[in-house]
Amino acid sequence: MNHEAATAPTLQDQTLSLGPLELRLGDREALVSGVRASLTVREFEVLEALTERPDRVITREDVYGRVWGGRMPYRDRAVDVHVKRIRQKLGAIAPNWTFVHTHFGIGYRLSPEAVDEGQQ
Amino acid sequence: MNHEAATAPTLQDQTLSLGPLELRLGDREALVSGVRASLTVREFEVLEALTERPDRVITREDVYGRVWGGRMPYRDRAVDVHVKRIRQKLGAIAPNWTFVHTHFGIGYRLSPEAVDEGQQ
DNA sequence: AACCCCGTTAACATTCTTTTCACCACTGCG
DNA sequence: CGCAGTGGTGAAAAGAATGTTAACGGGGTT
Repeated sequence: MNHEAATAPTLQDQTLSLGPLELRLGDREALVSGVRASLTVREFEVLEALTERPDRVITREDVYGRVWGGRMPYRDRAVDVHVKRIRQKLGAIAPNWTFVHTHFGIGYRLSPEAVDEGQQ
Repeated sequence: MNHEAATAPTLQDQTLSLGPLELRLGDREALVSGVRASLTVREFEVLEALTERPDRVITREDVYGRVWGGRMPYRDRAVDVHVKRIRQKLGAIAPNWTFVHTHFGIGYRLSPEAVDEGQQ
């Protein structure tokens, strides 16, 4: 006998998958290839913001607005620094994948791409 | 995470299509046959300016005014240089298409044209 | 208090973009 | 044909944006 009906997926349990990347929105956990990436809260939020439109460019201002709220102060580097750490942590788990792409002068784009191994 | 602006109706997603060319105005991204052309911001803006009246000639002065604002300095080559790189990038993706046409002494005209393969 | 974690900030390094210049090819005309 | 103006192109110089590291400081914990 099973009681599956009792465990209907609530929004909190929602997970989002993009290639080897998996975001558990409810408990703010990110997994890469099933491995915990141990992102901090801010890091997770930035990554989640990029998730709004996967494979599309999201401006720095947009990320800032979604995570911190309000306008991004002139020359603020908070977004960059967090992106750097996100890349670092995800990259440590999946070295031949690239997740966050820079769009110079605009912002970032999240789309997991396998790196060609021929160049290692 | 701040969700105040989360689901704002981003009509920035507006895209413009001309033959195999697709401009995502909001993201400032240009695609050719679905492939990202990775134009820089200026390059995109110049291309966008030519888009104002597709298939019609647009003067250099006009392009300059729309992208840089103000009058074009005497003998300024900025527009030309950017057109050159636009052609280069678009051409790399779709070798048998021509997008930007020169009108001597006047300016440029944007209209994607397939090149007859028989002449190669 | 001492410690640790995290977010922020500042400073410097690096990479990418834009501008500028020089040289040459091409056009149109006398 | 030769001249003058215009556009194509490559590359250096100048300028901006992003990458990266480390220090600082607030909170919470021991």
